[in-house]
Amino acid sequence: MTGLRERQKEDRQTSIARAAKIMFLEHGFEKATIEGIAQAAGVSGVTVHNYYGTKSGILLALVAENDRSLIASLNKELSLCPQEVTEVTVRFAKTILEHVLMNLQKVIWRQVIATVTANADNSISKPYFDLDQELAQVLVLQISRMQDAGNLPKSIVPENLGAALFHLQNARFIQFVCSDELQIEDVLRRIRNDLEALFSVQAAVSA
Amino acid sequence: MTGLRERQKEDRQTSIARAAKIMFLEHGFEKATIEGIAQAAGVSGVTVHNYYGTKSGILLALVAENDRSLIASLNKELSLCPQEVTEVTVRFAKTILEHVLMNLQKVIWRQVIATVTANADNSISKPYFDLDQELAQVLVLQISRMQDAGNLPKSIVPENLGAALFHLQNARFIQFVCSDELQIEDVLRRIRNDLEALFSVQAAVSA
DNA sequence: ATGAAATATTTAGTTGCATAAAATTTTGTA
DNA sequence: TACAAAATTTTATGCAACTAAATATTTCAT
Repeated sequence: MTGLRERQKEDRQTSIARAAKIMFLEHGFEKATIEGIAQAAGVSGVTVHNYYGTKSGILLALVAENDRSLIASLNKELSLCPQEVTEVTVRFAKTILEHVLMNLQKVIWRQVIATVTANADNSISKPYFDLDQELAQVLVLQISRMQDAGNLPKSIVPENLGAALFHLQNARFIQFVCSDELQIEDVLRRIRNDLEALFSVQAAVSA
Repeated sequence: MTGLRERQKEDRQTSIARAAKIMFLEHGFEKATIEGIAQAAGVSGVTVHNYYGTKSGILLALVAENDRSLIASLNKELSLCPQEVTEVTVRFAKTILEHVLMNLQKVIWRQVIATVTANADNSISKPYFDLDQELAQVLVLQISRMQDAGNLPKSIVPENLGAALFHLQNARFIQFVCSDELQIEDVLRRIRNDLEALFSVQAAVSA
């Protein structure tokens, strides 16, 4: 049953996605039209709707494709990472930020976040939230590793610290894509500052 | 020059805003139409456009109104707060979450965040980002106070810790409005967990 | 090759945001 | 009261997302 038809279906799907990406990058999400994408992909506008449902659907499909490679990059990058929380987190953030900019512009990512937020209760957003879960899990594993290596107290619940670090990173990520000026290094510096400040609070008890 | 006309202008403005709020709450942002809002407010659709520019513009105006009272609530709530970082942060988050739900539903807040994010480079979003700045500043002041009271090490830069705590809170806030199930208490518990985990990292160095 | 099933396109239409320009009403003043 | 200025409504229009139904095409199995 894996005949010619399915292959053509895939072909059409990818050519629509490719056309959409070009249109989004060239004209921005708002100004890009489904009809234009359809024309560039050599199909009709209705066909685009049949495949992706809505304009936002096309965008999220692009992101989903992008995501598959991210987890791999992350694990590779972190496998030979210094056993220190701040460095792990910064490396984690750096990988995500670079990966993100490699595929789409900030202004497009703003649309992604907007779409996912506005449709948080819709199944269209589920893959995005699932990815967040996976990303947090990457940090959790790193934390466990550091605990095993004796670089972090065993009293810490890895899930909790992983979630906290991920959310902090995510907040800085959103801030990054929302500002045209902010550079990756700026964000990393801020994350360092965040962590340094947070990790110093402990001393309060003994002061 | 503060004549009848200006008063009527204000009247119209508020009646549009009031009608919009009702429509948004009743039918949701997407399904509410400008024409419907206009009718409920007793003006024409074009007049609504004249006053607020876009549909999103109406929404953000509602939020801006809401914001004015938030800072006041916060300072009041925190003025007699225990001098402990976690409690201050939790109280901070609690005040914001309650204030937010008092005015609009989660599903509407999702639209707010989506609009602000999608239009981050547009001046329409500026008031929202300005508010974030102000909110972070509230935390910064609290931190300074705790430092002065000897409950936090002087080595901490208040701006850094304030920003970190605010971003963490903000990430949890977004998670809150994005999930219909999450309750305020759930969020506060998570924030506590976040902070407990983060504040325990310090011990790593001495381990 | 032919017919049945799946798929895509055409055609046509609805909706709603947004804008522009002309006509009308309202307001404040002389 | 009448006039001039300001604001609103009317009227008209464009645009693009989205949907529905009929038509045409492609594919696969017989």
